[in-house]
Amino acid sequence: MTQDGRVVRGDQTRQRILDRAMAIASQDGLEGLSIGRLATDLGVSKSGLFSHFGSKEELQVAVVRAAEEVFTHEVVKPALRTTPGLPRLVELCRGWLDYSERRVFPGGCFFYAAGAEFDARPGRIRDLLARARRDWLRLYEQTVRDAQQLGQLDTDVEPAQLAFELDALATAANSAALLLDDALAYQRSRAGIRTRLRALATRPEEVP
Amino acid sequence: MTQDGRVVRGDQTRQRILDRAMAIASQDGLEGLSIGRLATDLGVSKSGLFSHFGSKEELQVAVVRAAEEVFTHEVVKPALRTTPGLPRLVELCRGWLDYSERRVFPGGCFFYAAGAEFDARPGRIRDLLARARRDWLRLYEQTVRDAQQLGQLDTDVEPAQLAFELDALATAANSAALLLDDALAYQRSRAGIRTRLRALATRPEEVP
DNA sequence: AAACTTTAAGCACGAACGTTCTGTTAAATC
DNA sequence: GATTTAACAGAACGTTCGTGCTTAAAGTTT
Repeated sequence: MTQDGRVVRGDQTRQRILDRAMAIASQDGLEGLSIGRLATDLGVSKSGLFSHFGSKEELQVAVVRAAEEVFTHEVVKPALRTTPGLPRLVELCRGWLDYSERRVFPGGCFFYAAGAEFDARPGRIRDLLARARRDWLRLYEQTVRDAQQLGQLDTDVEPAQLAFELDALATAANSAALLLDDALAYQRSRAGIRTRLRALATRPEEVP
Repeated sequence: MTQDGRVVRGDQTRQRILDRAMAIASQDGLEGLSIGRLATDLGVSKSGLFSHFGSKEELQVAVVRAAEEVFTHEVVKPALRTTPGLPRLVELCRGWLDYSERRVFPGGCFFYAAGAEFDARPGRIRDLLARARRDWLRLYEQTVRDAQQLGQLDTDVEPAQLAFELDALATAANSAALLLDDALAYQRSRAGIRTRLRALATRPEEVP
């Protein structure tokens, strides 16, 4: 869009580029994403595509931002529409696993792939991905805190600790499903999460 | 080594190449590992280096195999020297976290990085990495089974399920430490593992 | 010391990379 | 309807990629 909010032709092309770029990057990485290959895939010229972003790094930044929007739309927003506290915590886990299993991105969770790729490469991309992950963990954390204040969860456990554990179990499913073709991975993850939450819930029978 | 077991000059060069290649690959990925860059780093010619492996994929295969040897030496063997059952299970977790935290590879766990890179790219490398991960999970699994047969762990939990959970908690520490510079990540992981094992141990006070 | 094998360098290749510059076409504005 | 502007295409740049082919040096064996 332009500054005054108009939608122009270039925006559609740009979104088409980013959609394809996210798919490629989730499979082959943000570095493996090459401008020439992307242009060929979309049937446009390399220079025309390039001029939308100005540099490869700007393209990568745009792809990460676009992936954040997808993730927010697919996981965060649905969870925020549910009841705060324990139900929302359950929905965060469920929604994330579902997002990974449904292959919203063909290479599994975009941020798992990109995070592992850039976790040892200082720069803008790493900073962006780190911020995104921190935001996600903070959302877990705040939801745990809410559940504790509502008397639904044991207050002995640190919110950040439980956030870490839930994210760990979910992420591992993504990894095992992709690398090992392990069909049971998501079930294992759900089982692990259920066990942990029931151990901490004041009314365990209400954890689905 | 040659077929008859002699150690020749080329082997030292080859090992020097692989050592540097593992370090690079753990940070920049097996694809980001380029022959030209590797040769420049080591002060040798590109063609000389290349002739040791014959192709890039063969180099990548050799790097993965070399990393397996390092991992076996650093984590698996020490654990196999401890008492079978629960003590060994604890040592597998401790040893892995220590291996990640000590930065045996500068980019953290080699197999975490490479696994995430190739989990959506069919081919030899993916197959190799998948086999390595399966072996690792099976070692966890067998150790859990031993502990159960020795009456140290609750027999209600499936060995593969617990293996999945322990690996998940450990891997998440590697990820958080690298991407988020989270100094607490390893402690969180250890705490999570301890909690889970104590919940399943017949004598919880013996879980360190 | 000579013959032979192993090891590595030198050089060049075609392809793909990110990037820049110059046109051309289509839309928006006047 | 003329003019300006945004959206692309085409061709080429220099660089780096993986990969061969040829040749020199080093080590081993006779």
